Amino acid sequence: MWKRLIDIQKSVVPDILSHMLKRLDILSAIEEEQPIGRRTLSKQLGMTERVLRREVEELAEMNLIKVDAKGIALSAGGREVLGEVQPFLTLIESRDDLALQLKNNYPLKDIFVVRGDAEENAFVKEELARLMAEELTEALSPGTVVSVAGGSTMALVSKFLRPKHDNLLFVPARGGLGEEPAYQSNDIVANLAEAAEGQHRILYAPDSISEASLESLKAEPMVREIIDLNRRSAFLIHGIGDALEMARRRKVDEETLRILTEGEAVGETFGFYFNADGELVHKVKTIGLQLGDLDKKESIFAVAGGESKKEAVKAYLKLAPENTILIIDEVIARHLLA
Amino acid sequence: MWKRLIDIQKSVVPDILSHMLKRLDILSAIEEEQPIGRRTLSKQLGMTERVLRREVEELAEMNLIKVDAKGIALSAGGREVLGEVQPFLTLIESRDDLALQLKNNYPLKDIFVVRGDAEENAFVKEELARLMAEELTEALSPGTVVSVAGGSTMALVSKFLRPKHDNLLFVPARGGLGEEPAYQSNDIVANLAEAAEGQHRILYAPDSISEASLESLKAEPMVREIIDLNRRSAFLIHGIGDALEMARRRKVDEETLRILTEGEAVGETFGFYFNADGELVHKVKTIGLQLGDLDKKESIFAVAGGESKKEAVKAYLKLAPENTILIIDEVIARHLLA
DNA sequence: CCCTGGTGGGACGTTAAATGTCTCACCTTG
DNA sequence: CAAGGTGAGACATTTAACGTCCCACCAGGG
Repeated sequence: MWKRLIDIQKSVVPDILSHMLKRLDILSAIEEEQPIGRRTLSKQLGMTERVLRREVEELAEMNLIKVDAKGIALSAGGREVLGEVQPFLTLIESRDDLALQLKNNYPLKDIFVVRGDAEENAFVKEELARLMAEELTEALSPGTVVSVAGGSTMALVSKFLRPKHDNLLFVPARGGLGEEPAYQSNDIVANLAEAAEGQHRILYAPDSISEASLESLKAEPMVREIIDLNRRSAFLIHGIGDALEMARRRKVDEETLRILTEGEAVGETFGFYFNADGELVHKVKTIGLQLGDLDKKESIFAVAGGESKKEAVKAYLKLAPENTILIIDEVIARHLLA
Repeated sequence: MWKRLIDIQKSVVPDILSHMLKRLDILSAIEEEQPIGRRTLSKQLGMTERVLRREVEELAEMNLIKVDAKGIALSAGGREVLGEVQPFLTLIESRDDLALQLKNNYPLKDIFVVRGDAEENAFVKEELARLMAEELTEALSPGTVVSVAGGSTMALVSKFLRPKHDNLLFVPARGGLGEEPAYQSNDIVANLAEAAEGQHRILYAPDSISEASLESLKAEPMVREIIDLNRRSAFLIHGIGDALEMARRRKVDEETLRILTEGEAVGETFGFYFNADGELVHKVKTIGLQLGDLDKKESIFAVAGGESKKEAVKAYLKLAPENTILIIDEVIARHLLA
């Protein structure tokens, strides 16, 4: 809903939003080294003195800055605005420039970069989920099967999904991974299906079972169906997590933890742990989608945001197939470009 | 929260809103009699042809309108924008012009007019509640006692109230009026107190009891306290309702209904039913604030919105004391000026 | 104590944009 | 087919924006 107002403004008065961003840039430049002079500031921002001067005059008139012999400084109002506007910036402007740079370095199907830090600002995380919902809807057609992995960001996607196609089917990509219920793919597919007015399947597979009973489970018709659906599905949507963080959340046993540590695992996605070179370090013993199935998908939507996941995403890109559509926040994008 | 983005925009790029509203005006003018020519339209909107022409050219460039030999017409995108923007208009622009006109006709302390129709658009009702919360906060000081009446709009006020003063005390203006629980003042004072991090009192008085037990109830210390508090309180906040609608919601008995109908009651506020001349037709037998106490208050915040309440508000203004602060929507404002 | 490098504000000619006004060819509708 | 309304073009004029100076001022350091 928030996004809607901004979209309307974008379509009715597009230039003014950019004007707003320009002024906010000026304000934050002032904030950094106040008091600062007009000329020094203009050079720093790459605009001519006269043009900046006009902006400064107007900003002063609205009491966002105060300008005296010492130079230009933020007023109380200016500080307040600058502090409060941050969450909204995410919604107003995505970092398409960063996305473009990334596309030159990584041969992926598409890349989206959301402004901000998903761990600092809840809006950013929601925007990541919103974008995934939007792009997924774009790609879907009636009757499509979508494999769905778990995770905290994935759990938000259903909030932004709308029914636009008939007979969609959401299936959990893999069995239980020890995650807490709300972030389990079983829960998430149910919510997605409700939001999209589609169908879903549940995969009843306990967290950790013996090799033997795993095999017998695979023979069950209901389980078979899900394995088949995952093999056939046109899309996969999933998040990317930090390896040790995920291991902690899933309360893995000592032995596994040792494997992860010794294997220098940095990232995890739907049960697969990998190191900085994108090599598999460990996989959770459960049923469902395998890494080898990824190439056959039409698109794979991968989402991640926040400082703590930057190494994970960098490593993930070493194993990501070319049909991947990557949705990340600014923090991660910068790290990938560094 | 919605309001916050708009407030920021107002302070950073004040023109954005006026320009946006101007273009929306143009769009809705087009919608009314499309296809329409530039010159005809310019006369209708009171702007010169050239100025309108510029706007039209830009609107066409963004595909909000399509312009051909037949004239100017809305495009699909234009219709969509116009349909979706309506809820936001309420937040962007209050009808201060109408408020000003009203102030000339009614000798009240202050009047606020929110754009739109509270019965058509939920945002309008929320904005009414938000305004009341804002204006009340403005007026409060530490330790203030506030009398609170019930109602559906009043129930929303707590959503927008923030703790800004210490030791506030919210008391129910009158006893139970037969309203459903969520709209009872007992419930509302509790929510308000929680939102403002203040105290509240509950008034345990059954809906309809005999005259005798009412008298004995008044002697109870806890009840006494509330009667005293209501007499002493600096502020009263309440809604205004349509008489028969309120009677229906409260499931009053046949006898009362007869009194209301024969007395031609049109409005109701905290248990008092009045006719079009502002004369008392009936009052609910319960404990608490009396009409005579109103003059002593510092301010009385009265809120109402929606077509069905317009007669009630008009009548209410005949009995409203001069320390009333009226918060209404556009529909009611227009009716008061008609 | 004065000099230097920064500050804001004033000024002004130049350039670009916005505006008011009129004309023309065209289409539609009665 | 004629009349009235349509968009588009044109152009002189006004208005705003701009680039580029200069000036008085002030603070800090030699």
